[in-house]
Amino acid sequence: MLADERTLGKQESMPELPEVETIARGLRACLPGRRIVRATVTQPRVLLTPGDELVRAVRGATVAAVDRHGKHLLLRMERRKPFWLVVHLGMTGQFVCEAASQEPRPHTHASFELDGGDQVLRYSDIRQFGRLEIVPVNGAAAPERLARLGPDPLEISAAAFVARLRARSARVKALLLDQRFLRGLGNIYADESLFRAGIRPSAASDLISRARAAALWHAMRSVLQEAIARGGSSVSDYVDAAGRAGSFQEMHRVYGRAGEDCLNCGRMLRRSIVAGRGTSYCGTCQK
DNA sequence: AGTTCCCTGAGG
DNA sequence: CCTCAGGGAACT
Repeated sequence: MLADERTLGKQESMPELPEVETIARGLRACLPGRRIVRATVTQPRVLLTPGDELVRAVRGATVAAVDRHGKHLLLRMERRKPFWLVVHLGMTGQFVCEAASQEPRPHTHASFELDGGDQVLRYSDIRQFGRLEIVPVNGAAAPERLARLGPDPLEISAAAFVARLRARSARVKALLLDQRFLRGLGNIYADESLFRAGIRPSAASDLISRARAAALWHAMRSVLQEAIARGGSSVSDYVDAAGRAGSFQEMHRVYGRAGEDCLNCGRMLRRSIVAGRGTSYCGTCQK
């Protein structure tokens, strides 16, 4: 082991777009049409809605649909007055649909018992950075609070992405992490996209050529699509709605690999801090 | 645009 | 024992 390696520090990840998309797909297999017969909250810290209000709202409601908005899960609930159960998984949040007989995992903060009595939806979160919230449906496609978020990275056109990127002067990674710029990217997929595009995380976004910005758009899409196909990245705590780990961490080329050799050129990958977040990149392959 | 804080487990 | 990581909100 190199002397440097010990001081490089560890990196931990949160559920980003591919992980939340995988969870949403899993929940679609078990939730729509099911009614919640009882809800329990044991850690109010993870709630943006008062606990008694949330418990009262979901009791008797039926899950009509499961959507993803950036890193948020939206459970559209049907009742006299329809509402969304909005979930952000923070760093270590897990939203798992499992047999009621299954022992709840440690740090389970909320449980939603489904009709039939055999299945339960459980929210667990070691670090308690995640949040659950009840929002009335108002006719819009998503809750108002989420309307300030930027476009979805898989929906924005190349031309719009290039224009948006070059209109700003921040370091490009800071922009990719800014949920008002794009919704859904986090540390893993920002670093992986920049490596694939050959762009340094600290590059000034307005100085990136149109061609290289378009390459970043392509890289970002392919990384996200491949990650979804592999069920997301399980670096520390992430599991899908059925409790299964993803496998895209095996395909990471820079994230969590600072101090190791670049898979492209063989030089040692560097670590820096951008936008307050640990950043891994290749000083040779990324300019 | 950078800093601080929330929280826990891992590692020194 | 102490320090640190991280997303996002709140602050400067």
